[in-house]
Amino acid sequence: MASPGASSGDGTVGKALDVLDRVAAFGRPVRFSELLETSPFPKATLYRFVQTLTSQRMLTYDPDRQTYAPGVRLVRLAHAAWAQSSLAPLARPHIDQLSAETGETVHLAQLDHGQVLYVDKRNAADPLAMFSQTGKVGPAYCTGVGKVMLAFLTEAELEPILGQQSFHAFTAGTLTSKSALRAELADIRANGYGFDREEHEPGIICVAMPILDGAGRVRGALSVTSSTARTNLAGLEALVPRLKNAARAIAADAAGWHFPQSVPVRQDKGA
Amino acid sequence: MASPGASSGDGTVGKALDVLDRVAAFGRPVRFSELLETSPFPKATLYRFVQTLTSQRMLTYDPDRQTYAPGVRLVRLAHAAWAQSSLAPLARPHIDQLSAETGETVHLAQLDHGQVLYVDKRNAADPLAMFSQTGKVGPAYCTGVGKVMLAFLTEAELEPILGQQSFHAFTAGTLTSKSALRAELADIRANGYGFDREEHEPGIICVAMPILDGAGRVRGALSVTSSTARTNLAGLEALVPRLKNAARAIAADAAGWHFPQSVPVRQDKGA
DNA sequence: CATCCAGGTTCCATTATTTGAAACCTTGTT
DNA sequence: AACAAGGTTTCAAATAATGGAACCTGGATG
Repeated sequence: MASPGASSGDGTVGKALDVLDRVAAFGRPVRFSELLETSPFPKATLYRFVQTLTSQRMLTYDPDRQTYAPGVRLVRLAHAAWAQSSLAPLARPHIDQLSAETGETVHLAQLDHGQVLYVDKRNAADPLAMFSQTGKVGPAYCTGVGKVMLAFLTEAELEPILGQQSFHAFTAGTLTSKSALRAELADIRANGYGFDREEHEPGIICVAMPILDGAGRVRGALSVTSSTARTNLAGLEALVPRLKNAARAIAADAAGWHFPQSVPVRQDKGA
Repeated sequence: MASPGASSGDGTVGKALDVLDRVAAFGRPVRFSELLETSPFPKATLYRFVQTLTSQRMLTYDPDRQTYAPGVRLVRLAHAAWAQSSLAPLARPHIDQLSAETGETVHLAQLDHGQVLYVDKRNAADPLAMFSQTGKVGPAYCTGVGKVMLAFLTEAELEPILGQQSFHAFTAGTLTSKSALRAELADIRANGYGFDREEHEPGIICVAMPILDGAGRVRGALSVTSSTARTNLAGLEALVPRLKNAARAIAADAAGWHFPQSVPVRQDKGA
């Protein structure tokens, strides 16, 4: 149930960003009235937020249809976020290699707000498709990357996140309770890696490996995805050594390269 | 001179977003004190903004280095923005085709805050490379896509944007004054398309075509980029018919497809 | 070892902004 | 012509933002 009302918090800014999230969650341009129905804010208040966000280009307004949608300013900011605080730029060569070696789809994910956020993807077959995937979110409790990241959190980090999971049964194999998930997480912790056994989508399986920093903290996760038509869990398990290498290499790169000095922010390559 | 101090405006939310922009503009993790130096806000105020933004995951804080960077929540929001309010998803097939036909790099750009924002890119040679490019911004006055978009703005829209241009001379060919640019824009308006004659980078040339909606309003621009080593302006001009077709097709698709009804926002494909 | 210092964090009375119920437009409908 | 629905504006009360100054804290300095 794509949780609509969630947190707010931090004063005016928090509320405004909450509105932004709500608009984004619609997945399509929204009318003011639709937003009003699903928001906890009174008409006038919501109206002002939407005005402010639009004037800030965080939302765009289509005067014809009278609808709001997330604005392109976000794309610009996201580029900076992706380049600076995601593992994607650093991980890129390793992911390329992994994808080439395995001939399968490789995902790089991070945890955001208790959900899986895909920050990069390499598809051996169809090398295009990108932003279209990057930025997507998915459930943590029933994906390979999600589970391995949860498995290596501290109890203090884990508990609130478990509370947020919907435990919707996407397939027959989906783990649908906190306790079942906890047991699975213990297994993963013991092995060092985990699987998705058609828990999110029938026929889709994967092996996933956490990316841990020197202190053992979760930075992200890597997975190789395939289908039951092409292979099985044992086949995927054979890829574990390669995955482990890649994860370690990414972690090492991330630890070492703590940004050079101040590169003068020059825009490049025009057209 | 990557203009640091720009607009603010709209109350608290505007100021907070201004801070966000400043962090993003650094292009690397920033210390609080660095931010303080370049911000118009007093210490305590800036401090609270940064706290709020961090708690909202619009910024991430690295406790080791004591630095802030744009947060991954932006990546998530940007996905929605890109999918909904950019031309990219619709334009994708046309861009693919154009790239395949010409064997050259194709850019899709939109205007954001007086700058060129690249929302998609197709590189015939190196089919990867994506988010790494998508979201990048560039100057409007010395790029093909920038100039064709400016050319079809109304005077009321154009004037303030011209005021924002830095007119930095990237190359010998760069137009470095408002009047020179205005003359060029008139030419472009007359032809219906424009060139980048090594104005931004030596050896790099392109043809660009605006994407105009039914009312003649600028929605974005398309360009085919090459190098003087491979071709010349005449060679690029030969591609104009194809470009025009693509631009028209994109505009038509954009006009027609005004989003279906409410698609239930289900997350997909796990891993 | 005491001192200083820069960078970071917290306080709190003052001030400005946000709030939201209600009134009011405006456009399309019966 | 009267009515509605959706959108916009008003304004006094309530709330949150402001920022100068005091205060930590860990690392350099004499």
